[in-house]
Amino acid sequence: MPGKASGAHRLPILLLTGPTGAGKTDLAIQLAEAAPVEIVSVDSAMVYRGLDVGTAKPALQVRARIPHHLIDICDAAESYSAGRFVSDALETIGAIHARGRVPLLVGGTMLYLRSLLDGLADLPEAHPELRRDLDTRAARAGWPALHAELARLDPAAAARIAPNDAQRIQRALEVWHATGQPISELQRATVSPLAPFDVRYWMLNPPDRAVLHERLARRLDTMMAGGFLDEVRRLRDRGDLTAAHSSMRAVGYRQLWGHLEGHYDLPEAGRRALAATRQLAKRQLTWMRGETRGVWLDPASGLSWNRDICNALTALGF
RNA sequence: GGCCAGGUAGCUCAGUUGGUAGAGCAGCGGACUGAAAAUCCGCGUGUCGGUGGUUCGAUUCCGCCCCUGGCCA
Repeated sequence: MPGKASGAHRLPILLLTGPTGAGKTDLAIQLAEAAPVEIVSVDSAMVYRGLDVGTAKPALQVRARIPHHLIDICDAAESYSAGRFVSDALETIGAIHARGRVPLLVGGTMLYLRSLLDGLADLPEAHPELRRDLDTRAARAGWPALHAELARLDPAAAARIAPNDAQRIQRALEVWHATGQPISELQRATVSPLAPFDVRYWMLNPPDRAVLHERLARRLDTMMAGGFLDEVRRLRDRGDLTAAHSSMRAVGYRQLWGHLEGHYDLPEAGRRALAATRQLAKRQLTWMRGETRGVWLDPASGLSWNRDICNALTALGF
């Protein structure tokens, strides 16, 4: 890490990302034991209360000792979003700095991280009624028909969205109907909300994909032994959640939910959950490969990483 | 030991009336602006179990052998 010369006048922010199962949480906790940092979770599933085992959420005892933010901040029936994350994260970062400490952002939800790093355009939030109408129409006519409609209203957006990409077609039409403006116009250049800070960014990943896959398999076994199925059953027994809720579409939850619905047996659910986890890791890595600001970090060098950061923070006066 | 059914991609299987083969899943690559652990796009060479034979040519037909499952001893 560079010394005070380059960044002394700007407050530091540490970013640690990596594919699921790479060991981000453990590494962050180790650092937090030794340095004046507070952890800010960058995770679209850990925000939900009641999703514990399947999200590999840090234990309550750990969280009692080391401050963690943006975990358990909403109900599983709610739908969190990238927009809420950016404002929540900026507010949290400000509060940590005000305490004279350093924010350590940890997590693998790459859209959230990217939104924070590059900024989010000023777009309207989700509009449940519009989405319901669009879903109804899509069920009748099919998404390609709505894509064709989008091509008339906002050709630029339609050109960038595949005819079967339900989620993006819906969003583009939603924005059109909510604002009367094409999303392609509104998604103009944005300013990085992190520009005022001295951002240090690492991407944790074992160099060998097979090593990661092995870790994911063992981690799922641990989750299953740790009551993952009971956790999903408990959420399902609430009665107000469905397979369509964002929280229940998370990796593992979706597959165990399908088993509880009787669609397949438990071993099959496990196989599907593991495959979905690997696919998630792969998608996260696609984001990271395109990221020029981050530095790759091998889990094997976690110890020296930890020491380097402690030294650097001391040099900065923390 | 005998009879029957199988042995084709990492897995489950289809197929070739003889001209060296293709689906689903997995895997791999990519996209990504308020659901993102989401959503979507692209990628299919594998001694067609082994070995002899017939044939211009065998994964396909025939013989023998090996393996798996079932039935009979």
